[in-house]
Amino acid sequence: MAQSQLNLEQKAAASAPSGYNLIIASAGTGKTSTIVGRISHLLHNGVSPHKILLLTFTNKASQEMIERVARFFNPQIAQNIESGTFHAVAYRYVKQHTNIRLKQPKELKMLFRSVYEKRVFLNRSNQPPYSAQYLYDIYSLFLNSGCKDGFTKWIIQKTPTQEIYTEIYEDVLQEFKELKKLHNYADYNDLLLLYKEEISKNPPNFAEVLCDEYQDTNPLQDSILKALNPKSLFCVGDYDQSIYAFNGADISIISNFIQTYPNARVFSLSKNYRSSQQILSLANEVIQHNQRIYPKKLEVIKQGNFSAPKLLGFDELFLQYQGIAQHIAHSNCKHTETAIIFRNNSSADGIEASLRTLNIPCKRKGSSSFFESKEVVLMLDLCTILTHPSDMMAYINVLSYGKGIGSSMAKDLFESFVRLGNGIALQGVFEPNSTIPAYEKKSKNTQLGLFDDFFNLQAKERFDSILHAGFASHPIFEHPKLNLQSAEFLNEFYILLHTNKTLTIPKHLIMQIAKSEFFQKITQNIAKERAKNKDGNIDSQRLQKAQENIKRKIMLLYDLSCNYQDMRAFLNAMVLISTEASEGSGINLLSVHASKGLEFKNVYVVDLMEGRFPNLKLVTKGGSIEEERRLFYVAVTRAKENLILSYATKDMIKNIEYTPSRFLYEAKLLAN
DNA sequence: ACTACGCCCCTTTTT
DNA sequence: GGGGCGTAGT
Repeated sequence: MAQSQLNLEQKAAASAPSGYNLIIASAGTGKTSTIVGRISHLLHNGVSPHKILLLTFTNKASQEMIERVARFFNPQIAQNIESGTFHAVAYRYVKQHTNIRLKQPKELKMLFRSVYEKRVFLNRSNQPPYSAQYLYDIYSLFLNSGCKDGFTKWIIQKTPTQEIYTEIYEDVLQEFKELKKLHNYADYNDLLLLYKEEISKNPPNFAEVLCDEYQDTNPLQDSILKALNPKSLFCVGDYDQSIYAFNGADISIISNFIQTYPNARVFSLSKNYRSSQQILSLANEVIQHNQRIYPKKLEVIKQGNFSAPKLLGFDELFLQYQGIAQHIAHSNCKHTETAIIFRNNSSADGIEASLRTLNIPCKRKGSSSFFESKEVVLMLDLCTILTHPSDMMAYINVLSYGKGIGSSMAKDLFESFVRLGNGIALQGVFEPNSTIPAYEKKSKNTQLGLFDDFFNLQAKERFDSILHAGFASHPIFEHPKLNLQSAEFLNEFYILLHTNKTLTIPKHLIMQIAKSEFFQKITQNIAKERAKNKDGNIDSQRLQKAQENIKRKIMLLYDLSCNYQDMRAFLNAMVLISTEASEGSGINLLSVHASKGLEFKNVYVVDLMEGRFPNLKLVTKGGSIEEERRLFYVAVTRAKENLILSYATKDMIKNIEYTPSRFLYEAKLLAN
C-alpha cells in the first residue's frame, strides 16, 4: 500500500483530516508521493474516485500521478479520478454544456488583430496606443488577475496615460467577444471563465480537491477553487518556486492561506531526497536573499560521495555552448538523465547546434517547432474544415495559400460559401443554393472609384474548362478578382474536400490529405521558401531537407492521430497537448519554466550573466529580482548529483559584454 | 482597397 | 527564421 512508503511528515500530511490543508513542499521533498499517498488515503477511506479532483500544472504531471495511484488500486478506479490542469478539467466540463470550440492562442490573436485594425487611433499626446498584440496579452493578464473592477479601471490604475484610449479598447474587446461567441470560439481564459460561471450556478460537490503547484495559482484559478467550494482542500506548493507571475500567479495566495481559511492546517515537508548536500546548500545560499515567508530547514537524506557544483567561465557565448557540449561528451553521462537549463529560449538554438556538431542527440520541447509550423497548422485546418463545416479561421488560413488570395478575399470566399450553403460553408462548397447571390453588396467606395470593380461580377462559367465536373459553374467564381491560377487552386481544394468528405477516422483523413495534390503543392511551396538562399535561389540540398522535415512532422501527426477514433476529440486534443509534446530523445534542453517538476542526475544551467539570468529587461517591465532568484532556485534544484553552472563574458555576434550573474556571487562561487 | 514582396526587427517565461 | 511594416503594383 502506498502510504507505507511515506516518511512521517509525508504520512501526516497525506492522512490529514478533511478540511483546508496546505502542504509546504520544498524542492525534492517527495511532493508527488505525498499527493499519491493522499489520494490513496481518500480511496481507502471510502471516498468515491469521481468525488476527487486533482488539479496539476501540466497534464503530464496528472497522468503520472494517476498512473502511480493505478499501481496500488484497480486502474479503473484511478481512471475515475477527475484530473488534469485547470484548463483541461474546465474544458472537459464546459464542453458538456456548450458547443464551445477551443482555438490556438495564435489563431485568436489573429482574429483579434483583424478587429483591432478596423479602429482608428488618433495619436493624441505623445502616448502611443497599445499594439493589438500587447492589448490582447494585457487583457489576458487582467482576466487572470481576477480584478473585480472593469478593464478600463485596471488599465488606468496601471498606466494612467492610456486612459485616452480605453474607450476604443473596450469597444475592440466587445466586438471580439461577440465574434468569438458567434463562432463558438474559446481561448484558454474563456475556458476558465466559462467553467467558473457553470460551477457557480451548479457546484459539482467534490469530496476533496487537490491542487498541485499551488504557488503558481493565479487569482482567477483561485476563484475557481473557491467556487468549487469542496468539503476539503489539499494544496501543495512551495513559495520559493513561484515563477509564473507573468501569468498572474500571485504568491500571496499561498502565503495568505491561513488567513483565507481560518481553520487551515499547514504541513511542512523538510526531508530532501533528490539532491546532494552541496547542491542544496548552494540553492539555499541564494534563496536566502529573498524574503523568507516561513523559516525553512531542509534535511538532506541523500548519502554518498558527490562532486561539488562546478562553475565554468568562458570568454564568449558560443565558446560556452561548445564547451558545454564537450563537457557532456567527455563526461559520458547518460543523455536521458542530463538536462541543460536556460532562462531564455533564445539560448536553445546555439546549444542545440553545438551538441549536433559533436553528434550528441538532444530533445527539445516542441511547441513552437511542431504545432506552430505551417504544415501542421495547414493539416489541422483541413481536418477542421471537414469536421466543423463552418470554421471561419480554418477557411481563411487555408484559402490564403492561393496566389492572389489574401486574408480579405479569403474572408469574402468563406462568407460566400456560408451564404450559398444556407449557413454551412461546406454545404456551400458542394451544393450551392443557386437562388442566392454569391456575393453580398458592399457599400461602394465612391472616393476611390478607380479599382472598385467588385460588383462587376464575372461569368461563373469562365473557368469551367479546368474545373472538376462537380465544381464547374460554381457561383463562387463570379468573384472578379479570381484568376486562372486561383481557380486551379480552388479546384484542388474542392477535389480534396469532395474525395474525403465521408472520412471520419483521424488517421485515414490525415493520410488522404497528406497524399492530396492540394496539400502536396502547398507544402512544396513551404519547403521552397525554407530552402531559399539570400540571393533568392533555391538550394537543392536544403530543399530536400525541408521536404523531409515536413514529411516527418506529418508522420508524427499521423502517429498521434492513431490514438483517436473521432475527429472532434482528435482536434481538441491537439490544441490541449500542443504545448506538451516534445520531439526526439537525448539530452534534455529546457527553459527553467519547462523544467518545473522534473529532476535529472546531471544538470547544466547556462548563460548565467547579468541581464540574461536574471533577465533584467523583465525586471524593469514588472517582473522582480525575487522572481528571477526563484527561477535560479528552481533551476539548480532540478539536479540530483551533478550541477554545472556556466557563463560567458561576451557575445561576439551581438557585441555585448557581460558580467557574471549576481546569483553566482550569492552562491559564493565567485567573490567580489 | 487589397496583395505581394522586400527589408528590418527581434527572440520571456506557459496553460 | 518568423513576424511586422512600408512600398509598389494590380
